Amino acid sequence: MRGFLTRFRNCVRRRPTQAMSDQNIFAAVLDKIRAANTALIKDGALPFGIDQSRIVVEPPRESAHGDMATNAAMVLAKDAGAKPRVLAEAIAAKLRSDDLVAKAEVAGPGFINLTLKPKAWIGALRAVLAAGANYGRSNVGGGSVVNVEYVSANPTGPMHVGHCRGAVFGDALANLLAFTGFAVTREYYINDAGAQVDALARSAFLRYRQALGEDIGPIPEGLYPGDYLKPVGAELATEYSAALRSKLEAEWLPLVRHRAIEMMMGQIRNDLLALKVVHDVFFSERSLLEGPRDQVSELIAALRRAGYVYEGRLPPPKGAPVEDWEDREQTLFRATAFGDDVDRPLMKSDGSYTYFASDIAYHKNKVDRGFRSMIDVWGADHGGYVKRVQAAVSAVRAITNTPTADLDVKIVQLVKLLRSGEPVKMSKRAGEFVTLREVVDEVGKDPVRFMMLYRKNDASLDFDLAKVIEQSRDNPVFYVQYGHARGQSVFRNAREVLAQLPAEPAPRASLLAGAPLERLEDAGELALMRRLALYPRLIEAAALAHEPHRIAFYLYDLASDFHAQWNRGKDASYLRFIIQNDPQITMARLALVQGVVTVLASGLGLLGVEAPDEMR
RNA sequence: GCGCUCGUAGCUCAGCUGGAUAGAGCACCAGACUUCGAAUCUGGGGGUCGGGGGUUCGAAUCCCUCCGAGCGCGCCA
Repeated sequence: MRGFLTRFRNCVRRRPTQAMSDQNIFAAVLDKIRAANTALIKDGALPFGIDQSRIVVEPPRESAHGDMATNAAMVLAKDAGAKPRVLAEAIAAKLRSDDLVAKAEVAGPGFINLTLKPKAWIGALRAVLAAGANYGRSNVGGGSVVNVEYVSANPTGPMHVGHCRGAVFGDALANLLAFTGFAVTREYYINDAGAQVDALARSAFLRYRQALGEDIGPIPEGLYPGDYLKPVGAELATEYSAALRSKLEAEWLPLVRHRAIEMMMGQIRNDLLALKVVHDVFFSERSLLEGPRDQVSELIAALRRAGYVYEGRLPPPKGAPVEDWEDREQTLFRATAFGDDVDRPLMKSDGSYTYFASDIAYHKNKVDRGFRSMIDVWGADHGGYVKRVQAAVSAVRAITNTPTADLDVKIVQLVKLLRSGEPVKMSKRAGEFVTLREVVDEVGKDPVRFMMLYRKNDASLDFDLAKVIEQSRDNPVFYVQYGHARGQSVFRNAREVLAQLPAEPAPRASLLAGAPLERLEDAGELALMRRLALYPRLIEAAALAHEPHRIAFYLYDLASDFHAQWNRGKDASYLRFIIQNDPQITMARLALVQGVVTVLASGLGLLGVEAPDEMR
C-alpha cells in the first residue's frame, strides 16, 4: 500500500425498528405514545392508517424540559389536519393517565415534554441488574449478515501507527454490530498480488543471499530496505540453504514471495493481537486470480456482457502532470454510469489486471458469499477511491441481481503522533516509521484503543504519547477506567457494612436487585439512573450509524456523573454510598453502583478496553 | 483545475441522521478542600455554528454558492 494509512471498511443503513422495550425505556414510551394515538383514532381525533413512523422520543437538550420529548403532534398534524399544539394537548391528556408519567406538557411549536416518575428510572436500574452484561444488547440487526473489512494493510512490512486507527475502529464497530444482532464477519483483504509483493520477494531474496554470507551492498531503489526482512532471509537460508541461488528469478520468486508474505502476515497478526484486534477471515487477493476459477476474468466478462466494460481512451489527468502519460486505448469500466467522475482502467499496459479489477471481483465475491451489507474501513488517503468502489458495487448489484447489496465506506482520518505536544519525527523516505507495536508497547493497548475511538472517524486526531497515560481528569481513558475501578473499590469497602456482599458480579447484582431501590431519591442518584437508561438507545443508534465513538463519549459522561455523585459524599456525608448504620440505603446505593459498573464494563468491552478493578 | 472529508467557545472536540435558549473538557475568573471517600470539588464568564443564499412549522445538521484546511487525482496498492 502506498499511503501512510491503509484501507479499511464499513456499512448498512437500516431504519430503527420497534425495540426491546423491556430494556429501552425510550422505546417503551414510544409504544405508549402509539397506544395513545390508537385511542385517538378510535375517538375520531386522528384518521385511520395515519403514518406514525416519523415519531421519535428523545432526551431533550434542556433538562428543564423534562425527561423526554416527542415530536408526535408535529409530525402528525399535517395528515390529521389539526394544529400541532391542539393535537399535542390531546395526546398529552392520554399520556397523563399512564402509570409511569408524572407530567406531560405541551411546549414550543408542539412538543410534548414528559417527566417520568422516579419508579420509571428505578425500573431502568432493575433492568440493568437483571440483564447484567446483556444490558443494551439488542436485535435490531435481525441476524442479517454483515462483512466488516478493516486493516487490510499490505503484507510488505510491519504495521505502523497509521494503521492503528482503522484497526481499532473496525474492530469496535464489529463488536458493536455483533452486540446489536448482526451476524458479523471480520475480514482482512491481503494484497498479495501485484508488483509490490514481487518487490517484497526480491527484497527478501537479497536478504537471503546476505544470510548466506554474500555482501549485497545497499538495497536498490524500489525495493524494501527495512531490517525486518532479515529474519525472512535467514529463514529462507535455513529452509533452502543455497538451492535458490542458482535458480532463475521466475523460479524462485513465487517461492520466496509466498514465504515472505506468510511471515509478514504472521507478524501483522501478532501485532494486531497486541492491540486485541482480530479477524475471522484473511482473504487473499491472489486467490481471486489463481483459485479454481479466475474470478477476475469472469467478472470482467460478465461486466462486458452487461455493457459496463469497453475499449476506449481516457483524457489525461488534470492538475498534477503525469510524466509518462501515454494516450492509448485500454479496457475500461464504465464507472460514470454509476456516479463516478471518470471511467476506470481494468488492465495495465503489461496486460495484467489493475488493483481495481481485483477489487470489483473481491466485492462480488462478498456478495456471492451472501453478504448484503458490506463495510469497508479505509484510511483518509484512500478517500479518492470511494466513488469508484461504490460504482463497482452498483455494477455488481446489477449483474448479480442483488438490489439489496450495500456498501458503506468508513474513512478514518489521519492520526498525528505527538509526545508532550511535540510532533514525533519520522522519516518516510528512509522508511523510519513508528510501528504500531512500538506505540502499543509504550503506552498499552487501552489508551490506544480508547483515544482512537474518542473522536468521530472522519475527524483528524492528535495522539499524544505522554498525555494518554496521565492519571488525571484530563485523560478520558483514565477517567472512565477509574470510574469502574472506583465502583469496585466501593464494593470492597462495603463489606464492612455488608459482610455477605458477593465478589462476583452476577450474584452481587441479584442480591442487590432485592434492595429497596425506591430510597434512591437524591437528584444525583436519579440522574445516574437516567443516564443508565439511555444506554440501550445509544447502542442501537451507534450501531445503525456505524459510529462506535458515541459509546466512548457516553462512557465519559456516565463516569463523570458517577464521580460527581461520589464527590457529593465528601461534603454531604449522608449521600455516601456506604452508610454505616443503614444497611438498607447502602444496599440500594450499591445497586446503583452495580448498575454503573455494569454499563461501564459493557461499553468498555465493546471498545475493547479493559475495565480494571483497581488503578495501578 | 476536479473530487472526497472537514470548518462549532481562546484550544481540543461532542451535538443522538431536521427539533426548543448549541454542549463538555482544557485554559481563564471566583470560591471550597489541606486530603487515602486519594489520583480534586463547586460555580461563573465566554458563540454571526467559516461567509452568503435557499428548502420548512423548525437548520450546526439537507441543497446551492463562495472562503479556508487536509487527503486524493491513468497503467500503485
